[in-house]
Amino acid sequence: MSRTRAPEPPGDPATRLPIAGAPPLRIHEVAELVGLPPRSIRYYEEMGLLSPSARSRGAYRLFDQLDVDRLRFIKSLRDDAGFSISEIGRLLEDEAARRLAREALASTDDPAERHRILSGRLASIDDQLAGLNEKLTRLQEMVSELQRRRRHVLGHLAELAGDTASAGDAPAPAGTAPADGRAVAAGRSPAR
Amino acid sequence: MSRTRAPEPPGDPATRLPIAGAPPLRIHEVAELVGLPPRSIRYYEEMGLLSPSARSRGAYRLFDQLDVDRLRFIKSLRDDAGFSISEIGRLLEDEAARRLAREALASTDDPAERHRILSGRLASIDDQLAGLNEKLTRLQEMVSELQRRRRHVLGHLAELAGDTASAGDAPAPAGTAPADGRAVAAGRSPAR
DNA sequence: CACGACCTTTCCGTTCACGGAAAGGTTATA
DNA sequence: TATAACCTTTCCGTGAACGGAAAGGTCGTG
Repeated sequence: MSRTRAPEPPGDPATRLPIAGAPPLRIHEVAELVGLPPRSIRYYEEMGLLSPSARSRGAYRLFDQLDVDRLRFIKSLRDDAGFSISEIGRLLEDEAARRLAREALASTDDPAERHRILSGRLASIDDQLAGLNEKLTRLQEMVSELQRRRRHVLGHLAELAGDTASAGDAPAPAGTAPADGRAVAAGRSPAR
Repeated sequence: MSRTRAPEPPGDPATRLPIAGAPPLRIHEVAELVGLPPRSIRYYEEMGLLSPSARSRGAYRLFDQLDVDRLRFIKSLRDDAGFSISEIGRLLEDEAARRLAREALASTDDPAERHRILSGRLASIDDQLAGLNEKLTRLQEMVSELQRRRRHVLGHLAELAGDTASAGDAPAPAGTAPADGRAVAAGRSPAR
């Protein structure tokens, strides 16, 4: 086949894990690492979700661990929370504002100023919380409902299984069911 | 200006609330009711998310309470859970399958058949749960993180407020936190 | 019955979030 | 140095989820 670029210097089993030194990754490598197509990563950069990363002499994008983390975060927000790219952009902007506030806070002793900064932060956090909590509540309702149905179905199945008296089909409990609904059941579903 | 169609028969204050009789609504009315543009409603119908509703003699779409509920559900899935229209379509199809299964179940006594039906239901429910739980977990993590930050900021603010004496940096245990994280905080911050 | 407000379908346009090809440059390895 | 495998930007295409105009039909009210 084809090994992805440098197959590690043979004879140097010590320098392997991306430790503090942080060997910069190229776009295909991060792509595979976080599970995003390179195209999307470029697109996110274009949309301002990623800092211009670093560039090699030959203009190759180079990614470090923080970029990877950021990309994982972005992917999670997109896939799991269902945020649009622009929404994610706003969240990340706020994240940046947070850092700025942190610095600003560290650089002043004026109580009024400090209060202004902190109040801004609080308002922003409350904004985000309000939005997220709505989503969260809806999802929780849906999950609860589904769990209710699941228990219902399981109840019927159990009833069926324990019903070996009449027609002798002994259907065997398709179960190995993990118990109640907490672990929520997973498995199934081929892919995504 | 212009009242929306029939301004209610004046002299009939009894027949107002949409009771059991269910006066059918036109598309603009449901649209306003559920907060969706008429265009989207037509689109959802086109995509098969809505049963062809009912039609007036003049081919006007007529919606009843169930349609309204269904549309609210769709909107919630789209806005709150971030599902795509096709995903919502699948969820609703499953909802339909559920009804069918319910009927099928009621119409047979064959244990094998009943087991088959119930197993199918269980698998489908587990599928949906798996997807939802991923989203849910992510959202919960995000909310927790935000709540943590909120407490942090509140701690700083309290510290600032109680600091009317010296210019010292007295760290203060930031412990004025509103207990755990359950109440989540919602309405805007006081100072702004 | 005429009017205005609403409705219908059809079709073309738009934004988002990429996919993919083209034309060319860069990098590590043989 | 030559080659394969990556990379770059640019641009055009695409499916989803509608927006909006056009051309015409249908309500309820005056």
